[in-house]
Amino acid sequence: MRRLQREFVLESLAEKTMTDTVFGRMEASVRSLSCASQKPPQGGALDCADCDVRGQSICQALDPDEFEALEKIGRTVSFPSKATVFEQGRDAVHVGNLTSGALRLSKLLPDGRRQVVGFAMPGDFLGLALAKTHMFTADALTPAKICQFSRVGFSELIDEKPRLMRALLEAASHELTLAQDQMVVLGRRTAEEKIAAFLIGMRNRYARIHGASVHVPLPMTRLDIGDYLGLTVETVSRMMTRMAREKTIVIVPDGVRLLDVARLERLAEV
Amino acid sequence: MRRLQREFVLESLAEKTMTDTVFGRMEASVRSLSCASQKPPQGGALDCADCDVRGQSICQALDPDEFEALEKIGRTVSFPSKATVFEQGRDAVHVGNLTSGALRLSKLLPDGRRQVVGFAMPGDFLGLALAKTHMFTADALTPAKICQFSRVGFSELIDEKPRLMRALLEAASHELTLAQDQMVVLGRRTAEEKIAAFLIGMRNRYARIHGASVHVPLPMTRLDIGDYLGLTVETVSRMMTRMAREKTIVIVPDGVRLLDVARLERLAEV
DNA sequence: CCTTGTCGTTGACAAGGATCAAAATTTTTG
DNA sequence: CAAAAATTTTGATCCTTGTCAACGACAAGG
Repeated sequence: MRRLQREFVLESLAEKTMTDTVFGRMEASVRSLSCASQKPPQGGALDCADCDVRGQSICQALDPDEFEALEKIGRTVSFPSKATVFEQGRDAVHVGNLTSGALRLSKLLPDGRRQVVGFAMPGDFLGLALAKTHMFTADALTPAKICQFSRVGFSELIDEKPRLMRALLEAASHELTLAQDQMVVLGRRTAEEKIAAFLIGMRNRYARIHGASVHVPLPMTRLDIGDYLGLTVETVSRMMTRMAREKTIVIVPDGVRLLDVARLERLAEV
Repeated sequence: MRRLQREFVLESLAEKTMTDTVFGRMEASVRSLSCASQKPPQGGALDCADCDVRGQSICQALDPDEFEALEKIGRTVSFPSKATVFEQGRDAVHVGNLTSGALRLSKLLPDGRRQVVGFAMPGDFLGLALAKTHMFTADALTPAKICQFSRVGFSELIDEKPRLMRALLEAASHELTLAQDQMVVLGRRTAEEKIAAFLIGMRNRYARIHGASVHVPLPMTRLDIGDYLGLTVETVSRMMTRMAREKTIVIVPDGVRLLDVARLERLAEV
């Protein structure tokens, strides 16, 4: 059982306590992030007309009236790669929609072990539970844009806009189903099957956004994949190398190319 | 990797295909169940006045008007122990509220491996996703009573009763949070920690119903616990025996008694 | 350009939990 | 109440995956 040094974890937490998270408090975060990264987060009024994920997000189900109400309370925010969008245990000031980029959603155990509970992709809603505190940490894997709303404002809005609430319920249901599928992967699958399920899952998610392709970009590291699948980096690396040797995939700079999709699907089979 | 014999699985599926599931079709199920068990399922009009779980279920959030509408479309159904309430892949005809007893919710892989995704307790809502087909199988661990509604009827009702939809959204959010916690358990915890987390989790769930107690009934088998935690029966048995030997718990006929709650909570620590 | 840090890969070895086998115990059923 | 079936427990052994260590590739930054 590999665990991060307790010392490191405490240090890390202390550091985080001093710099407010970006999603939590705009003002503070602009400061804390702008010095640490190439691209400071920027806010701006919504321009839903040229939103890339209108078709995939909860917005798709809204009528013009509701859409306008939503547009009024929202603003777009950008985060550089590696920025923390919000943090487990903090007050949830905002909810929002990821419009571009990718996020890693993870839970940290007190001794440093980490479980990645998901990866957010464009169109995904952040803060579905509408909980007062964040149940996990969200970090940007790539530069990311979020269409952001005040949690309380949004929570009040859905009580007046049934279709919006319905869209949120559908989204939560969908997430719950995905979470249960992931339980099967974590509890009852071998390392090889886990990797196959992950790659097929990523391919399917990209398919909804860009259309089907054997090229699967992987913005996350091997460590992230391991923490998502309940494996170590080494096992992830070994399995992917083996799949490449067996001509099931090709490893390319930014991800993988799937050569034998049928074999992967058989391994990942529900 | 232990897998059930393919032969057995197919046989089992064939058998299931012939006898309709209880939740799916009342008429058929009364037949198929009454011959296999001591207590045939019975239907009846709702009497919410003496419902045991009014305080815990989604009903708690309703105003009188909504409550009446719900009472009108519902009926109670009883299932004997071991009965299948509904089955993965089948059409979801009903949704409902478990009012007494306990259910095992599980997903089956094609080769016979099984993952238990949860245990339903009194007050839990069944069919949160409102999906057209069931994503998992629900089996009664004890005689169970369900307050049942037509899925389509219920789905239409929530569009007219915002508070009911809100209650459902809260329930779905809560389930999603639990599912993510379980991902951490499955992905990043040792066998001993898994058992501790399970026992503390069960204690907490009973606490919401009956009040805090060190006596934790376990209506499920060791196999069920193993399939919930991603372990084998043998490991579950060994770990529980070890905990008993170390005076952390006492194994009693219908469950366990927690002796060293502090130690268990430390092991299960988030 | 060199240093530093991160990430991915590979090898040797260890261990936690799985598997196989069988006995003990409890529950169900005729 | 006895027989049969299911469940739980225990022991011996195996193997998949984790752990530890080291190296190479690459990017960021001084």
